[in-house]
Amino acid sequence: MTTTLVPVFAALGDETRWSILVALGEGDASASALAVRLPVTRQAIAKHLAVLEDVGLVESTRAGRELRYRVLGSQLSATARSLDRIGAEWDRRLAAIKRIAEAL
Amino acid sequence: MTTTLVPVFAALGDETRWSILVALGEGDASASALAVRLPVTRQAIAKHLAVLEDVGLVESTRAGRELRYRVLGSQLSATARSLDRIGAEWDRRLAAIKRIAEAL
DNA sequence: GCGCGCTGCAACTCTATAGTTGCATTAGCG
DNA sequence: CGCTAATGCAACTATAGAGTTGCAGCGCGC
Repeated sequence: MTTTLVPVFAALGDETRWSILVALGEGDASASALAVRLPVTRQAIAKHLAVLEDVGLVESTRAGRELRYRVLGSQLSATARSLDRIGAEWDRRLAAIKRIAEAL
Repeated sequence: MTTTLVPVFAALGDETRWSILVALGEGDASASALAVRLPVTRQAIAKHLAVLEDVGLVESTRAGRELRYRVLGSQLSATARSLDRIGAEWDRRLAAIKRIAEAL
């Protein structure tokens, strides 16, 4: 589960990929179905989905000739928890440094 | 405070920028000071710091001729909360869709 | 079986940006 | 005042990746 965070954020740092995630948040869909709703070609969407699947944000299921993708909200939440812990740790540590500095 | 999330993630999606954030998490520092610890030039670091400051992840304070940067853990935590809410919402909605489908 | 719709692969363009070098500027300090 | 150490600005290179077009392969339904 120690998914390195940076690639996940790199994946999340693209507007088109967010559009895809948001669309999947309203229901599972295939790359072709998404291409109807979004202003990019199916192939572009397929590449984005591959990236998202690589970092574990979506999951695919084969249904005959079509590949349906599902967004994994739990993974997003897990990433969020990691982020929160890191941010809190920074604040904690810097506050400690500040206290020490003021004690001089 | 409705900082658009995507640019923040784009900023977090770079290894060098994470190195900078982690270094700042151990104590405030200037671009020159960071350049000593990291394997890139000061100018590269300065650009990264500008990006991070743009999205609100760090803050700078002038102290004479030097610019000290401080990481803002609270902003990271705020971003984390947004992420968590979005992920939870997706899971909630998709579960509802699944229940409806099973009821047929 | 045949055509249609969906996916997969490959090559290509183009833009954004990470990183560099070089120089100008300015603020402390002896 | 001059030296040094810090930031700021500009031009440049190079690579990653977002997007495209074109075509091949394959499962479904008539």
